[in-house]
Amino acid sequence: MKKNEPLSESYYYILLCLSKGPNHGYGIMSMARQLSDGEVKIGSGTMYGATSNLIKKGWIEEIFSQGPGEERRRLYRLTAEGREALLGEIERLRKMLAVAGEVMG
Amino acid sequence: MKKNEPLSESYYYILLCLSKGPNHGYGIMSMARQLSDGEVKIGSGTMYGATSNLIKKGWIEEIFSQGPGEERRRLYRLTAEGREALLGEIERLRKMLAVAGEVMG
DNA sequence: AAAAATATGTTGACATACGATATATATCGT
DNA sequence: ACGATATATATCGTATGTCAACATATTTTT
Repeated sequence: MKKNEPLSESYYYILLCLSKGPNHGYGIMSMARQLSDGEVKIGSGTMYGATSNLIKKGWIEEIFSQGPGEERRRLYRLTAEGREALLGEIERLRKMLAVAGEVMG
Repeated sequence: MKKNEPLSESYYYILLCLSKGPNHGYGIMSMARQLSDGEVKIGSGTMYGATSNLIKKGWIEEIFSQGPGEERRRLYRLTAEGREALLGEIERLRKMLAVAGEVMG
């Protein structure tokens, strides 16, 4: 088991959105908002900082082969490591809730 | 419903520890470590920054009436607002897991 | 008597998450 | 044709959380 460094809410939703399939920055922002019923609004500053960060980590990667008319968009795909990290984070959240269950009623 | 600003892992565990009853800084550090099976280690720098921060927010408060021999320890208690914040955070975590359930299998 | 555990605190450095701001194109309704 | 809105990407500054390291003092254990 590796130590699961906590993910921020934004990062969590970004990875989660990409787990469905490749997507681009703006698409992820919209999807995260939709998935969370409008509660999670990822700003562009967060988004584009996060992508470069997640690429550095090897959790997502850019896809370059795109059809015509798609040049404006930069597509990202979740890597295997990224999926692992996401699963680890889900596990961490489960644990946090489990502990809350123990401590509180 | 208020907007639940995400809590950091450390803050979450601090509030959770205090939900059992008043405790002091060092006690919270030990308890968090124990509750998380040694995974969450809150350093003193984090701890004492967090307490002053949480007091400012009104989520915890210091208790001064202590028995003899307890002068060395500074006891903190969860306030009603703090409990609400903790419950809100738990709700937020639940939602994050629920969304993951929807999106992934 | 020495060592380890208990207990609180400060400081400095670092990473980074986020909001605000900027830019540019595309689409849609009127 | 025009304005508004949606699409899409990107930078910059700020605030903050966190850790490591240092500092101090008491209590308990060996």
